[in-house]
Amino acid sequence: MSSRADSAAATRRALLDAAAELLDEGGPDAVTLRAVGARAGVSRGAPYGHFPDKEHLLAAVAARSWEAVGEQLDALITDRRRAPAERLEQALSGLMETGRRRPYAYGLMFAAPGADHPEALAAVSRTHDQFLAIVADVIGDKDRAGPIGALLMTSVHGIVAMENSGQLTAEKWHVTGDDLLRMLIARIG
Amino acid sequence: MSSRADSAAATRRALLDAAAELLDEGGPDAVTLRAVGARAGVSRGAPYGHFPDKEHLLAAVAARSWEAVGEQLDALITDRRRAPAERLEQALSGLMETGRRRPYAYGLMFAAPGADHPEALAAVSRTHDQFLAIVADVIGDKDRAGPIGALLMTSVHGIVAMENSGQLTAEKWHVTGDDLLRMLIARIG
DNA sequence: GCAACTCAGATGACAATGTCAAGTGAACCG
DNA sequence: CGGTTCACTTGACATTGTCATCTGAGTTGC
Repeated sequence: MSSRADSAAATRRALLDAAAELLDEGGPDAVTLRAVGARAGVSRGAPYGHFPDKEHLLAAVAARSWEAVGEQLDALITDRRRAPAERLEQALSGLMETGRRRPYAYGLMFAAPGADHPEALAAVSRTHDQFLAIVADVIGDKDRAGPIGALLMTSVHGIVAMENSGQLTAEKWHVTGDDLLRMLIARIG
Repeated sequence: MSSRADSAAATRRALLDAAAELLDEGGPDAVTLRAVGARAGVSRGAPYGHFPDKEHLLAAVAARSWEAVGEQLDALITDRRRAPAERLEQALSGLMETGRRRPYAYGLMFAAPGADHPEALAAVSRTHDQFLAIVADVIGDKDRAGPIGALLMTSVHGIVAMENSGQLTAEKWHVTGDDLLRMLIARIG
């Protein structure tokens, strides 16, 4: 049952869970190695048995968040009941919802993953590929999927980012993030 | 000459300059109150005579950066030689260039300025208004300036943000940030 | 022109944090 | 069962933000 390897794997998972929870609850400043260890039921130095440093722990959290988005996209891709255009719309609004529900984790996902975080880079790349597949399914032209997908992804990210930073207020711009997403799809999708 | 008030104002300016330089050169981690003080020629505790805490110092740097962008926009607005559409294009590409030249300061500008940073909030609001004026000058319809402006601003921000985080690569998306800006203007401007 | 005052800045100190070296005890292996 | 490995703990240290206290030069009133 409690083999040493299993226990270590459970600890690693608990550390990632604890870090993600602390991030969601209190923002980046709340993610302290001591707090992470405490919530995971281990000591402050335990993370160093699983990650080289704090940055790598956070990169793993970011990778996990990307993979969660990737699973959402997978569910959309394999759901053949929906029309391609509807899948694309759901993919975009799903990303927006993630950004709203977990703003700090979202910020971490779109932070720069250094070259020494191959795990995070791979997770980002995989999910981007899934998104590109959804885009390509909507527009027949394969060559245009990349640029169109990039325009959609960057624009939606900009909407979410400015929403989360409080710089996209209805008073100033007379529009909501959801309105912008609709405008975007109408003009580009 | 060296009255006490002038000296204090010079110190405050030197602190802001030092913080901005350190940010540009070494990223957020390099902006240490001790380093800021050293570069400004004062001691580590000197910033507390001008700012309540480090966060307010950074907010002041962000406000300054927004004001620099605002001056660019002002120059565009008062330059009556250019057509309105060209002014809008220059405004957007100017923002992109700022994001590329000073990625860390750009990130700070689009970070969340808490409600206890009225100086930064005002600077953001002023510059956004200037941008909206440029947009309104292009499209006659006054009611649509807000939404269209928001779509342009958020989208360009998303492009710059993903460029700076290394997630907008030509290999993956077969497009560059400049291409995306052109696509955006063609479809929305 | 001088004494009292004000205030920008310097300095000492402290708590929190990331990080590492050394230690420990239980799982593992022969 | 005895030695070994390894995940984890603990003690320690450098760095950093922050504050209380101190100091000296600029300022003010006479």
